[in-house]
Amino acid sequence: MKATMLNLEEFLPYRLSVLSNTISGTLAEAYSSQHGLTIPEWRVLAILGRFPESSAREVAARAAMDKVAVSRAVSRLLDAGRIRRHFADADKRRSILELSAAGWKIYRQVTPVLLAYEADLLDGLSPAERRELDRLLTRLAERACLVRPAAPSRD
Amino acid sequence: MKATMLNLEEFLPYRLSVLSNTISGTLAEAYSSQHGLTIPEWRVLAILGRFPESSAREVAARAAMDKVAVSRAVSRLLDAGRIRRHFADADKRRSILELSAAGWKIYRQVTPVLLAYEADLLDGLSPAERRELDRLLTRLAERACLVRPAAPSRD
DNA sequence: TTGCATTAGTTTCATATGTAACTATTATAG
DNA sequence: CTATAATAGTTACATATGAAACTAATGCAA
Repeated sequence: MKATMLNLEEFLPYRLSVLSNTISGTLAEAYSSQHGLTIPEWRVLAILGRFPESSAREVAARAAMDKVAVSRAVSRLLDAGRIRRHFADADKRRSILELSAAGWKIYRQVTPVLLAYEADLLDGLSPAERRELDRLLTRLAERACLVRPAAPSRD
Repeated sequence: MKATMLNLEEFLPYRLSVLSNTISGTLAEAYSSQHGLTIPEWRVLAILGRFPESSAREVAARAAMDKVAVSRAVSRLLDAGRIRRHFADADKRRSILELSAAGWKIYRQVTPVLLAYEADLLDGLSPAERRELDRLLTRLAERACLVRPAAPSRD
């Protein structure tokens, strides 16, 4: 029996991975080389810019990050004075995080660069194509969360 | 002046990253938990299944992997007896890699699971939508390789 | 030849990451 | 009230990763 061939270059998960890594790598320059932020640090910062006063748990949920990654990013951002933290009176476990002045400054510098890059990427697509892309990605994301892989074949 | 807001949940690079990570994580179960392969190891194996006799450099190019990652994956696959290696007579630097019987067995077990998962993902799309997705990803990938980010604004 | 640049691949080192165990606090069953 | 479970967050450990230095082999100019 002939083995099923896998053409990586046509394989959707692989294409998505390469595309995503290329884009993320390019974007990382905007905050990594310019401000010395890691990707998790930038994500926490971005979430706090959009949703101030979030707890670490909320940041993790919104950024699709692991709570450990958030914890580490938060502690580095605190050390660097880019965010502030206090704890909720009603529940002393719950942290309340927000950007400091320095954090907001980075946020204001980085955000437009990222949005401009996204705009450049989408520049090659017509408005209809952009809507279609949005739709297709949404559909794939829904299915990706539902679909489980089959058990491996017992050869 | 109002700060530009970044909505992560609508931001294309972020959506691609989450989607790709979700899919890759799900797929990884097929080779990670079942066969103890890391993602780089699986990628090397997949490339060698498709393009036997590749050198490490060729694997790296085809899999969009770093040569260090390939080197490490190769040495683990060798240790586990999943690939074989010899060196070219004409150029003793150049490695020539191929799957062993054990490697082929894993390849034959894993590949159908991955393809079935991809088919499940695409199952929600009509043939026309699949073609459109293919087109859009190709266009984005082209642009992603060309577009460079702008210099950060000097606030 | 010989010397220098290039290439393929490996190793080292510092850092990043994931899993699981841990602490502290709050919620809840009895 | 306890005692137990659950939750927010941190820490420790083992492993993974990336950048740069390194080794070995080849190409190439003079």
